Amino acid sequence: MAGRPREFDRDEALAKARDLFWTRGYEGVSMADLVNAMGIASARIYAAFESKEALFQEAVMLYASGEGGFATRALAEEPNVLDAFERLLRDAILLYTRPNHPRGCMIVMAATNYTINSQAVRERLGRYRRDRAASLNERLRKASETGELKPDANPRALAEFYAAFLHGLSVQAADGVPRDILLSTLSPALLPLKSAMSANADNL
Amino acid sequence: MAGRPREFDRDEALAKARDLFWTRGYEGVSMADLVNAMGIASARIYAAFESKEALFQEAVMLYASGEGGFATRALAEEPNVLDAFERLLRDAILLYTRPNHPRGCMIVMAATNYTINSQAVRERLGRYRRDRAASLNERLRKASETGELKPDANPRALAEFYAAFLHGLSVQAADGVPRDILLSTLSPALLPLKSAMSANADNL
DNA sequence: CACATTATTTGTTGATCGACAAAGAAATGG
DNA sequence: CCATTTCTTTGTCGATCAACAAATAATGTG
Repeated sequence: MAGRPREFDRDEALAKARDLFWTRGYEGVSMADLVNAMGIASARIYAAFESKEALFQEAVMLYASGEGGFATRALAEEPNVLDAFERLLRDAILLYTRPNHPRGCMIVMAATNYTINSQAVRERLGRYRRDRAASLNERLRKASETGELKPDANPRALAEFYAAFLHGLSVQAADGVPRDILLSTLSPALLPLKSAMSANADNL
Repeated sequence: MAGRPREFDRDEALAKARDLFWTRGYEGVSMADLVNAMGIASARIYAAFESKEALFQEAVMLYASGEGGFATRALAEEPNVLDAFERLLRDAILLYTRPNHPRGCMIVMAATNYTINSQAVRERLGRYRRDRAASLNERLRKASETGELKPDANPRALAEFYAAFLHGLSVQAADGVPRDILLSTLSPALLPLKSAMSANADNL
């Protein structure tokens, strides 16, 4: 084992690659992008990481064992279930919205591949999703005004909660979760709204 | 206004394109793929739809005004908030898991772009997400066994509910929803678990 | 019929994709 | 010092990308 030592920091380069994949996904990142971000020629990348796919795989593992491991940690370290889930969700939100970092979960986001030249498409889709969330919000706001909801209910939080759940359903479905399983989530999912509603006659 | 009449059915071709975009996203579908699926040469596609991006845009609109409009319809047609949201979520699940159709929401999925040659990457990411859902499931199952949860609680449904919500948080964050808004969803989100827990001493 | 108009077919464009081969440069061990 | 080893640079490979130009074919209208 002799030979010339490597001139660049492998871990540092890997972290750069991870952030790039995090924001633009696997296919959304080209070798040229990696060369730019990592600051080393493509042949060096191949020498150090074997292939683009292996590099991606390693970047995912870096994420999963680092910031992405919040779920594992919360579930393992909190003895109380409720504490565990509260911490898990809170940590998720804090990670997904960390300033000056890629937003969202890398494992979920790495499936959303966007090159720079399709940014317009990406943004339009985001607007669509935001519009849908807004319509949920509008309906709940109205329900709050008309007294369908309790006075202390938080319609905006409810709306954002249901928007998130709705979008998550899509991810779950795409991952192959069967219909009846997803249907069984309806009952817990509707609880927050139910408990925010006034105890008027129109409840079953 | 004379000229040779078009030989293919524009609406039919558009629907084919929609399904393709639905499953593989914008960049995940190449012009060659479109040529294959729509059965017409690329120059004809450009003549009829102007560009790939315009075609995609039209396909999204077709989706949004058709099956994708379930949310708008539920919110508009159901006078009771709870009925509206129950129908909305149920319709979403039914659509996202329709047999012999692309799974998931087109607007969410169209952001997940995958060419055929990166299928391995896509599947591995899906496995990661499924693993995370499984760990939630495991924790709740254990909580059910140890009596942390009520005997009639449905741990599996709860787990899938939280997995969906967690993944949805990522989509919301990526779409730019601010941190404090997402944090405000924690309180409604934890309600289903809270109400599934036994009224033992270890609660707050 | 002729002519204008539109559709279709065929072929190509320049750019970019991931992936590497070959050769030179630099550091180590003997 | 020399030989070996590893890294690094440069250039290029065939494939594929989105997009269109040019030519041909088929329809309508006057």
